[in-house]
Amino acid sequence: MISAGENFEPPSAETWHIDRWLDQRGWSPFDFQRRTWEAYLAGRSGLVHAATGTGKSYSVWLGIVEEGLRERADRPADSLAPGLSRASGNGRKRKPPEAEPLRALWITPMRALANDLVVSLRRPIEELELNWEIGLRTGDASAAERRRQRKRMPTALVTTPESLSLLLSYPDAREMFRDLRAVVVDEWHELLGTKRGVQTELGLARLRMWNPALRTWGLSATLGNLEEARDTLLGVGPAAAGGVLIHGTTPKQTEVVTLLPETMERFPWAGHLGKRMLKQVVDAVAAAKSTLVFTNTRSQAEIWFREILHARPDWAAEIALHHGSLDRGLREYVEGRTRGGTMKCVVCTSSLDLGVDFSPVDQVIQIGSPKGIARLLQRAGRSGHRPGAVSKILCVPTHAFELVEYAAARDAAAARRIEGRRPLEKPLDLLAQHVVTLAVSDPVLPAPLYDEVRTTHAFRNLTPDEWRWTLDFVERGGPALHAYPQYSKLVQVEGRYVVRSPQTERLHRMTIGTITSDASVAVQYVKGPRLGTIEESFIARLKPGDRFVFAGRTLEFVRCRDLKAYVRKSKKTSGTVPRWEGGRLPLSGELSDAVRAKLGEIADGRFVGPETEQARSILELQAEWSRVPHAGELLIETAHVQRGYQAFVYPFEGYLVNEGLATLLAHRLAARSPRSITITANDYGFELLSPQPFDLKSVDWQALLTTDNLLEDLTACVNATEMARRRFRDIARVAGLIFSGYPGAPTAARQLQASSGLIFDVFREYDPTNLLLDQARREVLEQQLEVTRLREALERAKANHLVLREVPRLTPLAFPLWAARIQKSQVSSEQWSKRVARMVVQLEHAAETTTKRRRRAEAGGARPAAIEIAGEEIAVELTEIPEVAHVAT
DNA sequence: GACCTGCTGCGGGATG
Repeated sequence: MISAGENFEPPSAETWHIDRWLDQRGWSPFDFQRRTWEAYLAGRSGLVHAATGTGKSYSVWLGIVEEGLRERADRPADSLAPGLSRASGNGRKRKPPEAEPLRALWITPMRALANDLVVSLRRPIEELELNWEIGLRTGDASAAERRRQRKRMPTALVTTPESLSLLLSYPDAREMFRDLRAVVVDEWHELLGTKRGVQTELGLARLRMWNPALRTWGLSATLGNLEEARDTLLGVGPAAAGGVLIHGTTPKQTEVVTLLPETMERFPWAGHLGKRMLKQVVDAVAAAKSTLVFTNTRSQAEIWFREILHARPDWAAEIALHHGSLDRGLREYVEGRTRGGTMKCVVCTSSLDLGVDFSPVDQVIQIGSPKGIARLLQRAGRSGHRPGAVSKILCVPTHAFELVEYAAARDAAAARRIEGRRPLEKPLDLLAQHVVTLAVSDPVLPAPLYDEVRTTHAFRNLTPDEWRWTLDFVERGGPALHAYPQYSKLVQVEGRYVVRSPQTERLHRMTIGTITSDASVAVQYVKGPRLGTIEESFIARLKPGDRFVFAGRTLEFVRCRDLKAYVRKSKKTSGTVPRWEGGRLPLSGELSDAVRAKLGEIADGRFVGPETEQARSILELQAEWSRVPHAGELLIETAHVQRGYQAFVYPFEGYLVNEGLATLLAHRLAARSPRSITITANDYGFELLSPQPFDLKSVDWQALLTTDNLLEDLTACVNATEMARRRFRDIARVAGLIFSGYPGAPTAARQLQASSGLIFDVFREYDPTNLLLDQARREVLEQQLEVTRLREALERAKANHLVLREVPRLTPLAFPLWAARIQKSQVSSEQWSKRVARMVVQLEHAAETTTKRRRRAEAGGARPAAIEIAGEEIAVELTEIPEVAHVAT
């Protein structure tokens, strides 16, 4: 419904051209579509929220078209293009009327969506014979298209946030957008909470300054904070007044079904691959006409693709793989065939969460943790992708506790507890970029621009000091870098900022945007096409002749040259699967809440639904050996093992917050008495491991979990680690401090890292008040440590009843943490030499015991797994529980 | 008994 207090006069009946057109086609629009175009015609801005596949785009578009129709109706039938006088037509052949000027701008987060939109927006235009042109402007646009657009813009332009910024950097930008009346931001929920979203906000602020009556419309999927989403999009200027929120009529029906393991006897307690479920998944794929199999990581997608193909070689021609590291050509081929309905099965990552319209898909499978409610619903929505149809998702657990997660996720989805996305505040790196972008187009007067950027939600609280700092930064690179001309982008001429040189201008256009990516190496056949990209660190470990699995094929590594890894096809089918160091998506706050609630139910003896019933044996084991935490309880398990003392804490707060809590506790413990603590975290909890006993009673834990001095302590943690330095690399790129190379010839990643590290150090030493350093720390706190959620977790811990259990062996909840300790990070206040000395002793001890163990293993024991310590592959025998892994050389 | 972890997205001149 339209939010309270929004009353406007509907337009008069006789001008409803669109209605008549729709009637002729027998298409009756949804109520929300009609309300949207009414609001549009009444001059409003707003946000439309509806399920995918219900025609959100049309809801605004029809309003825009209707407006065009009315204008045409108001004009004399033979109206001429502006500038063409009637008299000039005497005796001479009359020119056809010019197309309308640029009226509508359509911003989408993805090129693929942009391409689709152009096609779908054209339909009513052609049928109504409007003299409108629909254009496309993304990085894919040809040179000819760009030239044509510079001469004259189409009536509606579909573009991306980055391309909008680029358009704003051209000298004739103002002219281009002079007649703009509407901006539509598609999939706004995808942009919100990212720097791309802020880039969009800044672009909109500029467009509104030129056209104060500009209407802004956002289109969004379900989101926990729709009002905030609307307000962020509309900004805080006069344009924001009277913004409406329009909801789609019926919420999408979604069914969450779990594929239960046939037996729980040997079902894993930890892990994430879920290969044990292969047979059941293959059966499910066989039973449906077409299936999307979603995985959580790229390597997992590669593995599942290989396994399914192994199981069903007859599917070779109709099963495909899709993830972000595959070459675009391969991906587009897969997308095209999926859309055409000739694919039996596509194994993919989030790369297919969004984008191409896949109405032919009739089954969606999710392998592993759903991580969030919105994400689960989004993926489910790829099936039943029609208005009114039920979406169904088949969930495949990869370890026992995921059964609890699915049950919890279903509860939360039924209660419509959907995650929100918090808008970003004041990313100054992006502001610096934007100021240069505008100055490249036209000399900038500081005072009006300050007012302009403060109409955005992101910079509404920008202080005069911060603004001055930003200008100084783009003018001289700040106090530390003023001696180096490459950091000076703008110069002042008569109070206006202008770009320093044509070269600066060219380089700046190449750095527009906020997406930064890690160094990767292209994978390419010796003779043949590119397959995609792999991380340098993986390639560096390969020797010529080594086999690895990528893009669903087994490849043999030939050589590496110019950041390209050349490969040839291998006849063998086995090989290692690359790992990519991507982002870690933690369990969302909403799903965490739901999991805690579910465990509370179980602790009360209620096993509701098939999943918890299935997981009953392991949950009862947890209860017997330790405890299943009730609602309002925080469980802490302690143990004494050969290598030291362990404490397992289970806040169920998602990986990032759990890791933050672990870091904080380790820091506070180390402040009490110097010691070295190894921390390990997962989505459920964390482990602290120390060579000395913790000896903590309930009150001591309470004291450790206090919110007092939280920011000071966390900041100390951030400073003690590499976190801020790593974060700074991306900031430096966005702010234009680092040039990442000309197209086609990327600067080697290591150089990029070195120079951003160098700048980081220079700032710290000579310009410690540099606001970008501050931003790096803030981003670590807000995005990496999720400080808001972390504080809430501590507050909950304070209110909770702490349950301490001394456990004799690893419990089902502790086991995954123990297994994950491979990825460990250390916080230490102890002297480095002491730590090394102790490590040596431990290694010697471990090496000694392992020889014996290995012999036993060879006589029929478990196969050793491999881990990497300090760049060396070391075999680890994992048969002994509860003691930690023993290192073998 | 348990173990190969970690997403996505964009963009980058100018003539005859």
